[in-house]
Amino acid sequence: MTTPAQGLHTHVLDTLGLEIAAGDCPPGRVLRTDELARRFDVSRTVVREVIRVLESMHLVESRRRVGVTVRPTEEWNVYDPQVIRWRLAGSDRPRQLRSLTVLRSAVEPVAAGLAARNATAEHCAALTECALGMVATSRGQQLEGYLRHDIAFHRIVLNASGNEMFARLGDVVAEVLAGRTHHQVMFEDPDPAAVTLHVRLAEAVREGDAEGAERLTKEIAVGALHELDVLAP
Amino acid sequence: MTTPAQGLHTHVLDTLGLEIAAGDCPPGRVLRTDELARRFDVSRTVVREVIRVLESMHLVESRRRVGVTVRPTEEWNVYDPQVIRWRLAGSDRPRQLRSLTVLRSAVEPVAAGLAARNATAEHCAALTECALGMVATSRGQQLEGYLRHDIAFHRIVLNASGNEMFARLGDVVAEVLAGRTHHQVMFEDPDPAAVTLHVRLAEAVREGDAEGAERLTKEIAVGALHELDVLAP
DNA sequence: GCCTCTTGAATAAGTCGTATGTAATGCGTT
DNA sequence: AACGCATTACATACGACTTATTCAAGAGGC
Repeated sequence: MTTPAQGLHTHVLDTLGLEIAAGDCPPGRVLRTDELARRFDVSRTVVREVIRVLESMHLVESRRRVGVTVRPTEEWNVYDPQVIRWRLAGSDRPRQLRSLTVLRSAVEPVAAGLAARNATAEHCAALTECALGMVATSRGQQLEGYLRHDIAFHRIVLNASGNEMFARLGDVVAEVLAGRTHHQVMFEDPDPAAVTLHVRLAEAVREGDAEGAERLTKEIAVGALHELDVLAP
Repeated sequence: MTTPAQGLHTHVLDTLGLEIAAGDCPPGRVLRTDELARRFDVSRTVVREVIRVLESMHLVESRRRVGVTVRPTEEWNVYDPQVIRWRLAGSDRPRQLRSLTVLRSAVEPVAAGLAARNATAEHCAALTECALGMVATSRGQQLEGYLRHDIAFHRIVLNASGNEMFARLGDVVAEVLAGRTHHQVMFEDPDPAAVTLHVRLAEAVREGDAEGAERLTKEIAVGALHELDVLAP
C-alpha cells in the first residue's frame, strides 16, 4: 500500500473506509482496536480516532467487550461525500452510479426551476460561459475539458437555486460526472443532444423561464439514465 | 446542560455540535483543545476524538499552531442526520425546515413514482395500515400518534422506491416532520386534505399507478410548503 | 433432572496523564 | 525584504487504570 500518508490518521481512515465500502469487511465482521493498531503500526490513539469518525458515518458500531462491528449497508450515511468517494472506488460502482443518477434526476430539475427564478447576473454569465465551454470541447476527444465545464455548469445551477440542500449536492454531482466519464469507454465524444440541452438550459435560466429550465433538465437527466442503461450492466 | 451523559464523548460532541450549529461559535472562531478539555473537565484524548468527528462533518478544521477553526456554513455536511438534528434544534429552524421541505418536494414525488412500480405486497400492506392510522388519529388532538404514522408512511414510500439514496432520506424526512409538528402551535388537527391525499397515495402505489403517485405526492409537498409559508416568518 | 436467576471472572473498549514529535506563525536579525 | 530561530498548539505515542458487557459456572427453585 505505501501511501504517502499526509497524516497517519488520514491514511488509516482512508484504507479502512475503502475496505468497508468495497465489502472486504462484510457487515457483522468485528474489528479489534489493538489488532488494527498492530496492522497499521500506529498507536491505539490514532485507531480510536479513526473508529470514532467511521462511527459518525454509521459505517461501524463500537461496543464494549465486543469490538468494532461493521454495520449493514442500509445504515451508512451515504450522503457523506467521503463515503460516496469510497463506494465509487469499489466494485459496485455501476449500481452506485445508477442510484446517484436517479437522485440527480429528481433533484436537478427542481433546482433548475428555482435557479431560473433566483439566479443573479453573475450566475447567468458563468452559466453561459460554461455552456460555451462545453460546446467548444464537445468534439475531438477533449473529454477532460468537457467534464470540467459540465461539472461547473451543474454546480452553478445547484448554487443558483438558492436552496442550501441543493447547493450541497454539487460535490455529489461532480463525483457522478467524473465517475461516469472515467469509468466508461472514453472513445466517443459526448452526446450532441446533451450539449444542445445545456445551452438551451442556460438560456432558459437567463430568461427566468422556470418551467422550461425544469423541462430541459429533466431531458438531460433522462438522457443520462438512458446512457447508463446502454453502457452499464 | 446537566446531560446524563451516556458517554463522555457523546456528551462533549453533542454540546459542541449544538453550539456550532446554533451559531454560538461563528465561522472563523478558533477553539483550543486544552481549553475545551478544561471546560468539559475531560482529557484531551476525548476532545481530540470529538474534534476528529466534527472535522469529518466539515463543521471545523484543525490546523497546527492555529487551533480548531469553525468552518463557514456552506461547507458543512448538511445531509448528516446528526447535523440536521443540531441545526433543527437551533435558532434558524424555520429556514432549515423550509430548505428541507423543498428538498422533499423534489425527491418524494419521484420516489413515490418508483414505489408504485417496485413496491412489494408487504410495502403496500404497511402503507395502507399507516394511512388508516393517520385517518384514525387525524382528529382529537392526537398529534403525536398522527406524527408517528406520518413518519412511517413516508419512510415506507422512500424504502419501497428501491433506490438507496431515497431510502436514506427517511431519517431526514422524519426529522422534518417531527420538527414541524413540535415547533408550530399544536392546537389544530392536521389538514384533512393532507390525510385524504395520503390515503389516495397508498391506493395509487398499491395499484401501480406511478403517475398518480407522483402527482399526489407533489400535492402533499405543495401543501406542506404552503403550510410553512403561512406559519413561518 | 431441568430450567432460571444470580454472581463473578474475563475481555475489550473507554478514559486519562504525560512525553515527544512536528509544522506553522510571528518576531527579530541581517 | 528575506532569512532563520523561537514559540505555540496540534499530532502521535505509550501505558496504566476504569468501566461496561458478555459468557459461563453455580446456586436455587420447580
